[in-house]
Amino acid sequence: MLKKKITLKHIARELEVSISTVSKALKNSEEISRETKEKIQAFAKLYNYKPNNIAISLKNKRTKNIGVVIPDIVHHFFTTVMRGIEKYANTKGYNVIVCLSDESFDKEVINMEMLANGSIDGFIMSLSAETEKKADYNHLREVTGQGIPLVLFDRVTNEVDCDKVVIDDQLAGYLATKKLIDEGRKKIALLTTEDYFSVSRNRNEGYRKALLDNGLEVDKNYVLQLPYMDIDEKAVSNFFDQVKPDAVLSVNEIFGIHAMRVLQNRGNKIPQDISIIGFTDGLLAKYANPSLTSIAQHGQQMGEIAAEMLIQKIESEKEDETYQTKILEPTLIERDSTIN
Amino acid sequence: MLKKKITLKHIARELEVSISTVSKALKNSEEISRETKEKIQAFAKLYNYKPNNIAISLKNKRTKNIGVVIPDIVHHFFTTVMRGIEKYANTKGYNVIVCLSDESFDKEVINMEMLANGSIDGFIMSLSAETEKKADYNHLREVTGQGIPLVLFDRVTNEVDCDKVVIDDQLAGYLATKKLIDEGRKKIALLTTEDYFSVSRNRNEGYRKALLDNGLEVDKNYVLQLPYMDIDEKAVSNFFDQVKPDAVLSVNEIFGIHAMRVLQNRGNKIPQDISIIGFTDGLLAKYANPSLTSIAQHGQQMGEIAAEMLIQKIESEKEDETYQTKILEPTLIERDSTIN
DNA sequence: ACAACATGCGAAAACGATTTCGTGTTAATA
DNA sequence: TATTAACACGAAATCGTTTTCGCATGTTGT
Repeated sequence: MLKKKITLKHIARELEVSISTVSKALKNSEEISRETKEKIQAFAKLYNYKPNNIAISLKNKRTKNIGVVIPDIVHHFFTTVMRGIEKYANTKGYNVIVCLSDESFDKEVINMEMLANGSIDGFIMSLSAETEKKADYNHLREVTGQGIPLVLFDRVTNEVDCDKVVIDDQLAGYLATKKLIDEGRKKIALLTTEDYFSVSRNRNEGYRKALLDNGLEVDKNYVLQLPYMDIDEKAVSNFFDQVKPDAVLSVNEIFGIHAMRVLQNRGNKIPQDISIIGFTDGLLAKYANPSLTSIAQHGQQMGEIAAEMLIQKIESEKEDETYQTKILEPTLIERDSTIN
Repeated sequence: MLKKKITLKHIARELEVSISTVSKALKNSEEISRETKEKIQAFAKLYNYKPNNIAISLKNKRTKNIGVVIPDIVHHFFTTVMRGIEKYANTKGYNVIVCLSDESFDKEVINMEMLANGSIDGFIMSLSAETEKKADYNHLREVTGQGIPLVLFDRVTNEVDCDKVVIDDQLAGYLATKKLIDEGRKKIALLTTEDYFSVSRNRNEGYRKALLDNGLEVDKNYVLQLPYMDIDEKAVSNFFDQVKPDAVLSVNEIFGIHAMRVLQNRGNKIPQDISIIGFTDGLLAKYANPSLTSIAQHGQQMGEIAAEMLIQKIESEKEDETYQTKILEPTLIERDSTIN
């Protein structure tokens, strides 16, 4: 019952013509006579001939694949970006190869090297935590140096020349903080990650700026740095033993949810006593109780734009040595953890 | 500054040897003299030679890519499966191409046809809603008929001969229901999807069975069918106007969370008045308030097993016409929406 | 009737690698 | 000295396409 794939050679042999003739006939070339074309096309349809992608890739030096390297996939923001990438890529006939760096520098390097040997036409990626920490970007330069287009999103670096898509994280931090200030909050705590994340740094900066612009002082005691991905309930608890903010800004969703839980357990009413704003507008924020006011990062749109920039670079013949950075506007989604 | 990829031909020309010699030298063939090998290897290292994956794929008729076709990626369960697949695949040197069917039959078909033309060595997939509804599996048979290995997970069908990985959904439904019964609950409501989802059917069946086994009657009025992906707050609300259960079993996470919200808003205490159990142990369940007792589906493990089964089929030389279905044991994660 | 041209098709190179087989040189053996 | 074996390497086929070029035919024009 095994119907193995048929090739041009098979058709040629069967119909007693040359491979070239078959190839041309299937492309409806003017060079081939009407009847020969009809005969060949009928035969091809009958046996469900489909050209072999690999052979075409080798010939064209184009795979129609794009490589996506992200730190994690079980993460709402990255999955929305993935969806955006896949969606756009699909409309352009590209397939998406995903590799997970798992926040590891080495895996990131290995995955990129693997894919760079002809498997893909371009990369879309977001830096792993370790890479941001080490600030070692030679593997990216390696790839761009070979003429492979690269688009960075979200976790980017300006030490590599390539296209980028980000949201304006500083503005986002600013907006969120401003919202809290406008509510009348005076003592706004910041829950953030360690410093080497570019996005956190920018969000923190927006927070600082908003405070200063509005005559509030920046008190280091009101800033809690937590290790990424390692939500330490105790640290959060200790923090709220020591400071009594009337609002909390969290640079991600999960810290915000945690803070809310801790504060609620201590008898604080959200948002009456304390307002909370988080980042990454995911399911948690939407379904928390109360629902969490958040900064939306527009992941899907970011993915679509990244894919669009990449595919355009891939398909533009000329070696375009100019790179652009698209900056998306963050949006504040007001819910029930702040006062309207 | 463009360092284009170097090929065997380049090395051969440069060192004035034949391509065959270069190829053999780089594989450390005994056939080539020590000094020639050293010269070639040194040169290759210097210019960072890496073989072209596409060329090797064409030659070997092996791409070392596996195609994953899933309905959605912004969905906790599927992302955990993806992670499992990627993890295992990576250890075996395979890359993962993801395609999203978006719950659409047509997209599923198109994506599979695309990939089946040489781009991948095998498929891992979960059926789209539309495919389950239409019960049309010819595209799957098409693929298996060409000798391409296929592993179905979670949303499977027994109308296609291939390997499968599922959790025992009926047992899961049974376990969850039993837990509620053991708590002393008598009127257990079931929130489920439309009938064509194989997983929902099985879970419902487990629910029925548990009730009957324990001398409780199955009352259709206590079963609410909601359209998938379209959480109709009003329907849920109406439902609880009409029946007053003392426990709720939901076949997914989101319906469970919704039910909890609706019930809480009506002044019901969870779990004192009403216990709730959901499926798909995701973030929502973990961070809900109270946290939601759930059936864990072990997505990552499912992905790893699927990948393992697939790669084994791919790499086993002999055409193995026997297929197996691995059934994972569901686990009840007890949290605060039920009574311990 | 002969050049000029159009028509329809095939041979062969190319993409980048692997692998089988053959061959020329040297060294060892009878 | 003649035969053989070991050694080191190259030619060529192959994977499945695409594409350029060349070559027979047959047709047209003068």
